[in-house]
Amino acid sequence: MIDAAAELFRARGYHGVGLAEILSESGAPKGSFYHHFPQGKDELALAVIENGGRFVSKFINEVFESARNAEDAVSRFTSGVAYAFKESGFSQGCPITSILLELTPKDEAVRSAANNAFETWIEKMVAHSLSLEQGKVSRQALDKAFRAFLIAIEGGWIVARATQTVAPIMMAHEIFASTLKMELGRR
Amino acid sequence: MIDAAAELFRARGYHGVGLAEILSESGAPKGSFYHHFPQGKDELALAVIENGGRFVSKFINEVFESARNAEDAVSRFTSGVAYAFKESGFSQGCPITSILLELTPKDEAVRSAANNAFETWIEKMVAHSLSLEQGKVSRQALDKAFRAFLIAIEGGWIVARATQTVAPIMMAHEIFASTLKMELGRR
DNA sequence: GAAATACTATACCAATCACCATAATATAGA
DNA sequence: TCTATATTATGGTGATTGGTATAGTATTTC
Repeated sequence: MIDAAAELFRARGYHGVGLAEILSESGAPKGSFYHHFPQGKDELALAVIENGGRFVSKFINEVFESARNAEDAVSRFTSGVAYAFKESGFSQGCPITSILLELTPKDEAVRSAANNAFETWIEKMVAHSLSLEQGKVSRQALDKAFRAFLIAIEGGWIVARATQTVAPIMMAHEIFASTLKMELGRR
Repeated sequence: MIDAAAELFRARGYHGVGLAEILSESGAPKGSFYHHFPQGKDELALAVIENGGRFVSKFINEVFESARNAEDAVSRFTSGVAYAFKESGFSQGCPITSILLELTPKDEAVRSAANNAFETWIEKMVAHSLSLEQGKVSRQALDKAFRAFLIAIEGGWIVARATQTVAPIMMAHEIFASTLKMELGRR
C-alpha cells in the first residue's frame, strides 16, 4: 500500500490521488487499509514520507560506500535521481515534496517527518564525505555544500517536470562542486 | 478569482483546494466563474500560472532596474522571495510549482505554460545582467548561473517549507554567486 | 428603444471523496 | 481444541467534489 501510494503521489500529488485508486493499485481491500492505518490517509502520507526517507538514506549509503571521493558520490547520486526520473517517463518527483507542499505547515507531523528526512540525508552525506576526504575538507564546508546540493536536487526535480528533461537535475552536481569550492576558498 | 485561487493553491496545492472555497474567498458566484472560465478549474490553473509568471517578471524588472550589478539584483530578488514567504507564515510556495507537481506531465498546457514562465524569467534576468555588466560576463556564463539560481530558488522554497525558515531560500544567492564564479573560471 | 451580449444567481447533477460498521475468515497462543 | 486476536471482505455513510442547466439582470450596441 505504501509503495503504491508513493508511486501515485509522486506523479499527481497527495490530494490528486484518491484512496480508491491506491487500494485498487495495491490490491488491498479497504478494510485492511483502515486496519493498518487507523488514522486514514494522513497516516499513510506519513508512512510514505518515512519510507521514502529511508529509501534515499539507503541509496546514499550505497553510493558513498563505493565512491573514491565526495564529488564522485555526488555525481552518481545525481545521475541516479535523473535516471529514475527519466525511467518514470519524466513523471515521478520526490516522494516527500509531493506531500509536503500540500500539507505544510498545517500538518506538523508531516512537516517534521519531512524535515527529519532532509536533515538525515545531509548528515549522512557529510559524515560519509568526511571519512572519504580524510580531513582535507572541513565539516562546515561540507555541510554548506550538501545543503546546497539538497536544494539543487529538489529544485532541479521541479524544473525538470516543466522541461521534461533531466538537465535541471544534472545541474545539482555542478552546484555542489561550485559551492564546495567557494566554501574552501574562504578561510 | 485568480488571486484568491493563487493564494490557496500556493499553500495547499491544486487538488487540495476546492472550487467552493476559491469562490467564497473571492466573493464571486459560481455562475460567474464558469462564465469567465468555461473550461473549469483547469483553465483557472492555467490563468494562475500565467498570472504568476507575469508577476515575477515584473518583480524581476523592478529589482534589476535599480541594481548596481547582477549579484546585487540576485541578492534583492532572493530577499524578496524570502520576505514574502516569511510574511505568509511560511506557508506560501511558488504558484507555478504548486500546480505543476500535480498536473504534469499529463496536462500539456500546464506544463508548457510553466516551462514558458521559467524560461522567460531566465531570459529576462540574463538580458538585464548583460546590460548591467557591460560585456564583462559572457551570455553563456550568465545563462548557466541563472539556471542554477532558478533551481536554487525553487528548491530552497521547498526545503523552507520543511524547516519553516527562510535560510534555504537565502542560499539561492550564494549558489548563484558560486556558479557564476566557476563558470567565469573556465575559459 | 430594441436587440444582443455580458454577467449573475440559484438549484441541481452524477461522481467521487475519505471514512466506517460489521461480518467472515485466518492465525496464533494456551 | 478452544479462545483471542489479526486481518480481510463487503457494502454502505454523509459530505463534498467539479460541473451544468436555466432563469434572471445589467450593460452595451446599433
